[in-house]
Amino acid sequence: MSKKPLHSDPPLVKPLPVAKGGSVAPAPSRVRYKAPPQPLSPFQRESIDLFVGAFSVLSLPRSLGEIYGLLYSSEEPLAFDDLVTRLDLSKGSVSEGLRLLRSLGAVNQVPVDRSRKDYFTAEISLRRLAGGYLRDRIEPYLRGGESRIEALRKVRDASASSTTRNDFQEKRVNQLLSWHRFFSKVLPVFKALAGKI
Amino acid sequence: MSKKPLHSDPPLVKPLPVAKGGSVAPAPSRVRYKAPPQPLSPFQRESIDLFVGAFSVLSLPRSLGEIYGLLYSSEEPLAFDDLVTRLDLSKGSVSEGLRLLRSLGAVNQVPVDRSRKDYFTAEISLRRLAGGYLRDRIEPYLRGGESRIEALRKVRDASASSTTRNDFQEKRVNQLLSWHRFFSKVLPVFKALAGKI
DNA sequence: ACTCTTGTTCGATTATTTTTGAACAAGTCG
DNA sequence: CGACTTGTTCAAAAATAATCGAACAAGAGT
Repeated sequence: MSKKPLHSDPPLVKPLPVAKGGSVAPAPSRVRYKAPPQPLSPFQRESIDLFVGAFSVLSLPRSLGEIYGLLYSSEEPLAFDDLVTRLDLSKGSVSEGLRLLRSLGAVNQVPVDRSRKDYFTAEISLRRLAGGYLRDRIEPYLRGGESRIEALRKVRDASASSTTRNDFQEKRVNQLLSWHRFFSKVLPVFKALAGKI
Repeated sequence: MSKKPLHSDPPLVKPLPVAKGGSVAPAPSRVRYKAPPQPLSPFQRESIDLFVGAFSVLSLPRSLGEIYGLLYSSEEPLAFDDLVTRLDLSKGSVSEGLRLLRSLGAVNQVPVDRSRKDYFTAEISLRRLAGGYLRDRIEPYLRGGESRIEALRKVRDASASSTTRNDFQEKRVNQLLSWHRFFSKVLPVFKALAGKI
């Protein structure tokens, strides 16, 4: 790692951390998201709001909802830089956010002629959206589940003196297996249904 | 009462509640810090582990998974105090955790004769478990969804000069409504299926 | 080669969530 | 009534997650 300070001095005193939007914030009377320095249409604002809420139901961070919401409500693909400036997010956040959204299959990168920037659109196929979420967030745990349940079966208290307890534990293990089968069956069905939308 | 000896000299007069048939918990000669009292059987430990993981998939905190996991793997109802001592959680955490689990329908309070303590068991009906989670965490957002989408429709850019954009926005709103209908239909189906387990 | 543009990485900072602990309420029992 | 038991509340601490932002990397154009 070659150290090569280009247009920056050695560790300098941290400049006063200007609070984002500190200088200008003609905040509208009802602000439900951070004050945007760039104009967003009411439709976009409302969309962002909606998706921030939807994402938070899934415990996904606000910035993801903002990015997805803006893309969803924008007809044309947006450049990386558009997201940074219009959502007033840092480049780092947008970069990370897009990476996650792409891995979830919720955002697509599209080529735009005569530009070397990255452009993005929102995925709007429910099958892909739901499928991506399930694939990345739920199924990995489900796949590991079977072996975890087997591990549990192995540590049953098998002492001969407590047949009752052993029965109880056996029952629990079997119930877990039954639950596991249930989810393993239902998830594909859910995905198939989502494909019909 | 005095449950957490912070390397002082606590006269341990009172014997810990003996875990039923559990291995003897030999108090370390000198407890330094965060020494978990371990009256937990391997089966219980493994169960707790499993549910901590499952809960974390749903972004529910570890303490909830611990409480549920211990109850799930315990044949007899456990008293509030059992949870505190055996999981080495604070009373506050257990109190809050039980409140949430009960509101989710994942834990039941059961009366035990000749005791004025509260006793708890794990709910093991998948219908009630899943139903409670959906009812408390998902459905509230879904119910609010319709009006949010209507709000979005209201702020469509209706300027006559941009019919194209208006069409686009209209399409998005309709898609959201379609998604909303989908989830509104599928959730009950899911619950019904869970009832068959 | 140099410079500018564009986006990524990752340590530091900030925000949010979770857990603790001690005060407190509401009994219970002698 | 006290003294004790049992559990709740909530401010504060601790832990965790999200966000920022400066340095960096990869290319494109000159």
